[in-house]
Amino acid sequence: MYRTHTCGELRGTDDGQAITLAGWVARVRDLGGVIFVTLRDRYGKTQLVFDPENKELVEQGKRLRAEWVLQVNGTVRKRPDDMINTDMPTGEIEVVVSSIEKLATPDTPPLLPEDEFEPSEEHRLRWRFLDLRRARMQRNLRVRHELLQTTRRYFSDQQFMEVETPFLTRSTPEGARDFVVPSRLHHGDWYALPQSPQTYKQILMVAGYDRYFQIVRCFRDEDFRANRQPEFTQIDVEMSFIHEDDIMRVTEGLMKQIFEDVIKVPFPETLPQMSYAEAMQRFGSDKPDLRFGNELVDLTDLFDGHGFGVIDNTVKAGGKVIGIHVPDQIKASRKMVGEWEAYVKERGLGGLMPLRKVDGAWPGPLGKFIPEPQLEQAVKRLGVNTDSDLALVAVAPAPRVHEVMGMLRLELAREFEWIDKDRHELLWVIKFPLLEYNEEEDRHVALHHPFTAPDPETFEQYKDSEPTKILSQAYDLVWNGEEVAGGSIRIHDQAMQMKMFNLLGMSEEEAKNRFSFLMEALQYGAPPHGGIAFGFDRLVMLITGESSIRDVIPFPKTTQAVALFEGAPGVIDEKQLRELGIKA
RNA sequence: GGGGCAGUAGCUCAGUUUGGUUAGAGUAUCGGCCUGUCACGCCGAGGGUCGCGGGUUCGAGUCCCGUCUGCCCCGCCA
Repeated sequence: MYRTHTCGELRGTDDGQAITLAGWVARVRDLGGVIFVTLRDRYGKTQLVFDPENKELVEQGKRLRAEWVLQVNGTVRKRPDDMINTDMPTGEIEVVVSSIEKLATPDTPPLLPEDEFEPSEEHRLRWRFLDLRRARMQRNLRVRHELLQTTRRYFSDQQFMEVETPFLTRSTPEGARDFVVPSRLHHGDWYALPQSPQTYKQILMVAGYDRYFQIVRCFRDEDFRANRQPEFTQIDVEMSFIHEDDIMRVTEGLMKQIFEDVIKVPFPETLPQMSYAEAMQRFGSDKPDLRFGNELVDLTDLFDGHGFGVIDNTVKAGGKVIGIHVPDQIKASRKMVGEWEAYVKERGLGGLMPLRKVDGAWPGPLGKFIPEPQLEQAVKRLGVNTDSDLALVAVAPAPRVHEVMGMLRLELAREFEWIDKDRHELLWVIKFPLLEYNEEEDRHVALHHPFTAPDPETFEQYKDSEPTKILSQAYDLVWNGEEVAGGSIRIHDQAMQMKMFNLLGMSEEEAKNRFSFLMEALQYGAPPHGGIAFGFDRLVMLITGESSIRDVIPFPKTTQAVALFEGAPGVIDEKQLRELGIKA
């Protein structure tokens, strides 16, 4: 037996026990006579003491270095009362060393897990196995593990079956760019890695597995961000014979488990719901952060038609005037306002106007053109206290003006710390549009995905006139301004699915060709069904309070999709290329 | 595809605004002292392709051009 205990479990009640520990040297404190060594494994840290009387052992202790791997025999000793370290779970005791075995004596490591400095991200990824020794990463992966277990237990208890779907599949049009894998047996043909198991789970519904879930890797070859990786994990869920509220109830049940078991915070009985249109109007986002107010306020009716050229012209072309309340910043400098203006300009707005009352007057262009009664009404609507507060106003085409002012709202919240980090605000966003117009491709594309069921009423009303006004039976779960899950009721009728493909500009032949397997399945007894998928990494990120999903993924890629530790992507042999028919 | 920030000792960072002596600090490493520390302390030493390439200049870590890498944002991501 290598060890009798871990480095995290010995307590005062173990006083006097002969034990064996194994682990990494965290720190050595050599006081000349007595030597203290902190030994670490993933369960915790334990202090070792080298008795100054034992000269030979002390000589060994002096030579120990950080991150050496040791097996230690010794005796547990309760520390004197004034030596107890209350910051350590094992702080009541120490282990008096009788002998040590060096299991590994590495060179000075390029990254010290106990270091007080945060190494650069690049360095951490290059030396990931050392980075993963750090307490923060060990905690993050532990939370990830707990969430995996909670999820499996929850769905299994609710009669869901976990079913695995293929990674080597076929490329489908629509959506993100696929990662592809060349076929050796069929030169010129390619597999694609799934962007999600979407079609498979629908086919499982047709096959009668009416409650399915899977914790599954998904692959998308797009540009990456702090919370986007080329491969990521989803909790994928699908159910038959259900309506939207059935899925929502199951989803809320999982969130309740997570809150109670993992975060240890009570979960609300029911979650609020907000339409997409309302979310865009009030927050300029389909994932509003409800932890603070400062909502967008429409001032179009007050400011239009007073001879202010930019406003009048933009409104005539369908634009809106949107204001946001910035408390206690009436004295915001020209420089600060300039930075906020630059922020919105970078995102496509023409400018940003401060609205404030100084010494009874209204400086700036708004004061020049807009009559006082309208200005007074505007500040009242915004909730501005004219003695102390400021508002920022933009006029631009909708919905861009809402989106950008929504981004500004979040930026201001960061700058002025409007967000209470202990608050948790969850809500459902519902009634999404089914389609949006894509200028680049000059056609309509699905906002969610092409299998999302339309809302029957708006579908009939607008399918031939204004398809972007059709609503869908889709829903997103938003937590503190992050989309953590999204799903929809699916189309289960083949004819309806074909209509949908037509709206997306696909011919019947094309649709049958590209989605033959799904179209076929829908023909042979598809039950009404729908589902949802959680962004698992993002969920872990929110639970751990990290700001990047890289910190909750053991071996992530950089923003250039490079694995710095393993060195991927990399070249492959000529021989492999020839076998795959990529090179003659 | 576009924009921003960063790259200086093994690591974390000053120094770049205004070009000018031998490029500094903390930590790690090595040596010495130290019997109750827990980020132990004290003394000393070694350690540099200032990311890379080119240019301007009497002189470049510092200015200019290009390039690579990492991070952040916009677009993109059904």
